[in-house]
Amino acid sequence: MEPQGDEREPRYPQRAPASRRRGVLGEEVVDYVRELILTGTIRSGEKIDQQAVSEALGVSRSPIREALVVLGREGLVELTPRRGAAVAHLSPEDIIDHYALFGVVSGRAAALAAETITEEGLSELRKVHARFLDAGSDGAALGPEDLQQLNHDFHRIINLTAPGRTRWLLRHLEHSVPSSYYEFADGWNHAAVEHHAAILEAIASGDADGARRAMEAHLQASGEAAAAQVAAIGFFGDNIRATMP
Amino acid sequence: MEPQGDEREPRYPQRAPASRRRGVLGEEVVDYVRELILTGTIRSGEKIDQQAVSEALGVSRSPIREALVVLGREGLVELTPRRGAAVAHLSPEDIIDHYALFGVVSGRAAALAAETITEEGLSELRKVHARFLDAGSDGAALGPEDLQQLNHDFHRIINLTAPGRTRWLLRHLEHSVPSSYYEFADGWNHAAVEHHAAILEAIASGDADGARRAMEAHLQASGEAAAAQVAAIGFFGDNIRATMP
DNA sequence: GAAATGAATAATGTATTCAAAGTATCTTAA
DNA sequence: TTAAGATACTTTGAATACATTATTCATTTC
Repeated sequence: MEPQGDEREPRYPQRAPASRRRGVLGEEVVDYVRELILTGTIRSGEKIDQQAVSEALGVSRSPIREALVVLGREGLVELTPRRGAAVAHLSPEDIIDHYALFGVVSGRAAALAAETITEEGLSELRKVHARFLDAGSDGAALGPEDLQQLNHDFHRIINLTAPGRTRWLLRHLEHSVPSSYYEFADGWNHAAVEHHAAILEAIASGDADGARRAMEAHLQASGEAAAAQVAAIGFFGDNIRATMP
Repeated sequence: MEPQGDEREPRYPQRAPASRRRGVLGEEVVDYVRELILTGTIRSGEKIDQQAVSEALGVSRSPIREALVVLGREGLVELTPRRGAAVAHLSPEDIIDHYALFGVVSGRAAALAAETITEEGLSELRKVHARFLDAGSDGAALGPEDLQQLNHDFHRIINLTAPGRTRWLLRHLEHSVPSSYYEFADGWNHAAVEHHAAILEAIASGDADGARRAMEAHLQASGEAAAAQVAAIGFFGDNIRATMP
């Protein structure tokens, strides 16, 4: 049937050459591999074959290596000196811990927002929150994508008040772990909106410490939800081979 | 005098090939370039010539590129797609902000330590602190290196109680900015030791929130000191050319 | 039959080459 | 003299080539 030559197992889904413009190939590879990991296509501990990825994307190994270095720094990939790259071993506890970190940093941003947010910012924040409430009360025909966008906006408005380095770290924490900011993937989330309400109120009243605590609590809950969600995908590598001798 | 052939300016200090064992060349390059940046040898905004670094270390450009990607992720280097790498523009505010982040994450670790530290850990912590007090009261002939080591130990004992991801982030925050943990570079530091005392006391009495606040205050002060220290080196690129048209 | 040794194979890390984009220099016209 | 454009040079980004280290698999030995 098939020519059984030196064909390589189609381990990784082939992807169109995308943009192919010079200088950003590495970033494209990062996104590609990150998606494979976050969606559970390749499992915890599984080795990542450079040449296979290279063939799947139709680029040479140079950008692949650079991408793996990036993912290594993000903590999604483990690099062993002469043994190559493998998907990092992340436990549910790691996910929860990661969200707790996300929480303390976001908490700092929220505290700063409580002290320094402008009237415009506050009014925008209220506007976003009102749309959440609408979506919950009268079922305003908002899909999960819309809710996620609203959620993202809510946090972004708060984070914009933080200094550059803090925003930088938040950006990295956000997408180096599964399900970041995806609290609304399954539709309207009652608990999350209540958290938002508490955060908004604390910020509006200038209660920095309250805003911090509310934000930390919010992200702690998000972390538990995220851990459960990715466990359902099979992210933690609970495949058959692992339990069979 | 010198052969004026196609010699390149000796822009970067030459360094012996170090270990030359395969697989860790990239890391060595990271350390090399990071040191150039943190010591102010190359200034904020200055371009980094891949070939020059390659020649200075006697390795090819491949590991150099990977190292620059790493430093880009650390925030010490800015990568512009077709224009190469340059030392990141870090302002004093960025340094202070970075330490504040370091503070909230270390604060989380301290809070966890207050709740979960073992008797052994606590006793070790007391031991380290006692040596600090000795060094201050009777001038126990401790050099800056010893003090820095003690300081490092103090924080390490606390951080060991934190979960893996938190330790991972602390590690990265620690050495991606100048003067981390170098509060004792100029000898015994009265304020820092007082901070340590407050942190120790809060942890010993199981006061998680107090430990968190004490640690945050400690690192905030460290950040201001670090910013002043690196400014003195000329880290922020206040060279003559920048002020001359 | 299991463990160990060694060759064959495959994959990684590094070097080198090549093409594309950027930068600088020189020329020419206003 | 200055500004604009063309040309030469430099540097980056990606591809390829090569050397070294892992891994696999067959063979041998206990």
